[in-house]
Amino acid sequence: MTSDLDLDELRRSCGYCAIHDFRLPAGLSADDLHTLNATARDMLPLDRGQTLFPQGRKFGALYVVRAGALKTFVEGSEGDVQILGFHLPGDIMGIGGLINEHYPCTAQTLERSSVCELRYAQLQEATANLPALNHQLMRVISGALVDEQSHLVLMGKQQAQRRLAFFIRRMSDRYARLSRDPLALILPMSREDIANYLGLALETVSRLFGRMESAGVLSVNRKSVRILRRDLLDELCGGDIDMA
Amino acid sequence: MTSDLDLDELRRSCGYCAIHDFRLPAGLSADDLHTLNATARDMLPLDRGQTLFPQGRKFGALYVVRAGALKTFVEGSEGDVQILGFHLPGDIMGIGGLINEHYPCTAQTLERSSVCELRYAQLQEATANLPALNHQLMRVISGALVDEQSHLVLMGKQQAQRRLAFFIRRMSDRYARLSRDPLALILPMSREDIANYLGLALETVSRLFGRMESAGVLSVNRKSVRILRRDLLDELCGGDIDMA
DNA sequence: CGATTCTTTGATCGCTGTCAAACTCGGTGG
DNA sequence: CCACCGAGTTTGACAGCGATCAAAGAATCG
Repeated sequence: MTSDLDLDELRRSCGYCAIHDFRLPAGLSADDLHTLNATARDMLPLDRGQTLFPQGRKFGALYVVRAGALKTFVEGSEGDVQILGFHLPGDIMGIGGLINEHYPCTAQTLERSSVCELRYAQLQEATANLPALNHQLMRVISGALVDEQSHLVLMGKQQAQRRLAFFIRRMSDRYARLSRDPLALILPMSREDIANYLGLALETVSRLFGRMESAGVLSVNRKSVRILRRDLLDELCGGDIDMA
Repeated sequence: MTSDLDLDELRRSCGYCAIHDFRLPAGLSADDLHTLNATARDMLPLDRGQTLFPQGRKFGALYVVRAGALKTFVEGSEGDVQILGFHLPGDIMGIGGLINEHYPCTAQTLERSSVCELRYAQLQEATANLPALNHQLMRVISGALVDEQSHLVLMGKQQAQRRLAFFIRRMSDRYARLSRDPLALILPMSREDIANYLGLALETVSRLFGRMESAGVLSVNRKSVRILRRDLLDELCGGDIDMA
């Protein structure tokens, strides 16, 4: 990445980056963006199934998804896996590594993806001089925490259908923020991944997709999911815990 | 709290505070602690069942448990509840409020408790001058994130017994860090709270306690849980995802 | 001591996990 | 171009775990 990128280009390419966080009025100044940009480093695109960082590796950087999609998961000693999250463009990964110097989870691509690397040493240096950036970073981390809580709410619902409905709605909302069509989802993850994420069996997920299609809520074809009746979807979510 | 508290007293009373985080070599200097102390404000003890801050209230401060125990939970429009965490002395609460200016969850005491209030405005001021404190705060937040992930791993386990076993072991570990007896737990939360936290029915939790007692793993009497066979408990946890 | 809350225990049923097999799609090579 | 293959997905059958309903027992508090 050339260091003298003009600001408009920077805004475009990083428009919905978690750090920039365009949703908020308390954004960063032009100078701030330049400084931040200097710490960021683009990485070569990763093919599907490649590992960005493995659980246990020494912590060194945060990563922001630029394009594509990744999943993060923890792996137990007996090959037991729990998916923690799916990460779309603008999402930040690796925050858990701050606490104990090692990444507590693995990050792996679900499709060909490119990410932006924020070396922590440089980031720390930058934040020391930029209170606004520091505050922003804090908020981004807080946002990651709230996302996790939203995941917990999903898992807490005892009916499988509610979990899946809730999941789809959340994906729809995330798509909307990315200026994608919130009613025509292309899910980058497999049924098995969805099932694991929701704490269900993959057959159950497949069946539920079928059931929701029969009910006229969705139109499902492999990875393509079209929301036909948003109102019915909301209904399936039931007692709605409205997270941020 | 007098502002010229001597340092030893401060260390003692805040010995296992999340901010101080004595576990780490990269601690704060004496001056740093004094500055931090100036931002902290003790609050009157709260009785059992009282709300420290409700979901939706404007964000203003972080809170650290000094004594007692609290739970945090989100509440849906239909009274649907999901408990996010149980907070013991040294734990920090309210971080989720950073992202959107409002607390995303309610914090309520499980027993008579006292907390320490860290006004965010003052904290921000303090961090601007203290890079070490800033780093420390970042790590604390990261730690909260990892804790949430650990909760997710719990909920992902499909067998109820594993969830409860895992929960008990985690409580035991937390007790150990607080220099309490890790084999003689006094659980401050109700069966219903435990069940909700684990995504189970309260009757199931009660039955599982009974089953684990019959198996000779535990000795259970209401809120008092004694771990008789830690090895068997570990066995019940099964495919172990060892989080930090 | 009565009232309330929390916990335990029992009985039943349905959801969902598990095992199993068929099917679709994409890719590879003959 | 087609046959083959493997991964991923769908669908079916079945049983078991755990949710739900119900009621009794234990602890706390006024």
